[in-house]
Amino acid sequence: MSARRPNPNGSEKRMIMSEVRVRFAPSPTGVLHLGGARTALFNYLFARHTGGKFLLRIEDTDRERSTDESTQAIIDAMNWLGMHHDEEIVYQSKRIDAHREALDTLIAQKSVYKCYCTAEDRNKAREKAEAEGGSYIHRCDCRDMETEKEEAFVWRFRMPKEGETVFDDIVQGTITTANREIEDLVVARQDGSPLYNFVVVVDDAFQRVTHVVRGKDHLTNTPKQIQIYQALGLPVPKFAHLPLILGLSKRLRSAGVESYRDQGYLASGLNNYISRLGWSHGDQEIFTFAEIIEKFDLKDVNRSEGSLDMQKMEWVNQQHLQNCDGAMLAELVVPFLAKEGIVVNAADGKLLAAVETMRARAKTLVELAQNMKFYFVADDQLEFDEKARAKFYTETAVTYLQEMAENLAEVSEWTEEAISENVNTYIAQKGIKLKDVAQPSRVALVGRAAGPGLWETMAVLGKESSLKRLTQAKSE
RNA sequence: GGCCCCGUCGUCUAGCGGUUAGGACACCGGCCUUUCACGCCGGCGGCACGGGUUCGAGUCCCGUCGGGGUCACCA
Repeated sequence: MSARRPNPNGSEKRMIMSEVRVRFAPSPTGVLHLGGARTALFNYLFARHTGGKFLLRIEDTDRERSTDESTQAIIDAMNWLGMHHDEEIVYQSKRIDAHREALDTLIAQKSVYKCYCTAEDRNKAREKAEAEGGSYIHRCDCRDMETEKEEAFVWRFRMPKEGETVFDDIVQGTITTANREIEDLVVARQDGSPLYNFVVVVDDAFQRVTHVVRGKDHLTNTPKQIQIYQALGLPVPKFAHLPLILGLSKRLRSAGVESYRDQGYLASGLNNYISRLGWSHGDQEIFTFAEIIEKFDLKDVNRSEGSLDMQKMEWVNQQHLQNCDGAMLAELVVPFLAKEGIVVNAADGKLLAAVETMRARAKTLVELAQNMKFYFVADDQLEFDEKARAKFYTETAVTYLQEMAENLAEVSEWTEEAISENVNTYIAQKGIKLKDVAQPSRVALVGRAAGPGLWETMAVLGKESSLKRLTQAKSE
């Protein structure tokens, strides 16, 4: 068995001739985690890049584990990330008639047979096979039985016993499987309720999916599905199996996309980061969503699996924070400010200005909101970093701050230039350095020893607040 | 265990027979500077191992080791 890259010419020609149709097919049994989001994203990118359609199918046939809340959570997460699907959502649970019909076709042409083996039979056979050091593949006499029995049964698919099943995976290369390695899988239960490898074929064909883009954990299902396509006389789509994301800690694994949203990640940052896990475009690291769509191609997807690096994810997000439009960023940070107890209007001029002074200092919207809080709290409610206050509120420093405030009160036009000029005049007269007043001022204005430049801080804060905060500084 | 896939700095990756093996995050220095960031400059650090093929191998072949996936009347 070998895996070589297929000659790309053949597949690209076909793509031009027929519209690309891809689908994301989650089962609604939980949140959309990063792995699922990436699978959805690669499908979406491929569809948009090629001008094709991005379909959504909810695989909710496992009624015990599927919930409507989960379906909604997945759709919400995708919307937030900007992955909007085309056409109507297909709910697998509503297609039982079509599944039944396909099963009837298989029964009629004897592509399936009734298997009466019980769970005990199979376990016994498996144990025996394992004891002999071999692998277990279900084989039994039911396949060739002439007469029917009045016993419980399942429908098994009649796999070819010889030959091999071959397909050219767009990312994994040519995959060849000996047919003797593929078991006669159960296609439906006695009551006709179909099983995964069968419905997925029927539904993908129904949605006229041209490219099945999914996680590599489905790789071994593919030859089984190809056999079913052929038995049903359906066109076999192209396959692209994406490398999995490794090294997800339990916490990271279970975290849904919305938890990253709540942690202050930007949708564009998250998309950028997860797209670069397994895909690259030369040395470029930062992409807008439009750029990823423009540059993404399945043939540039790696075969090797990668793992999450939260520090790099933060850095990528920070880059997007820097590049984000100001008005947009202001709007995005409003809910995070609200969590800090600050209520502001997104169009507030002060908010816009404040965002500009702080954006380079935050990796997430949560950080941005926390760092910006000081601009909006009441002057006498400002929270202080006690260590910073103890360090910089010396007796002389506090005196300087009083004098600075008195001088600044004279400034009529409250701009960065005027503020700067006024303070510089003061320190020149006083024969001191900016250093002597800078940190004490910052602590008085911001509450911490870190923050934007003094002039911009005061300009954004406004004259009244600035003077109040400088004046209220007291040594201890 | 059978079958399949993968293996370039700690991490994400570029590389597609001839490169001083490039970039990014992180880390360590330095610069900038009113602090913290941003930014800029520099440093550390990698082709898993062993055989072949070839004038020449990170690139091709085989093996070993390591990692992952899959072996349901789940999806």
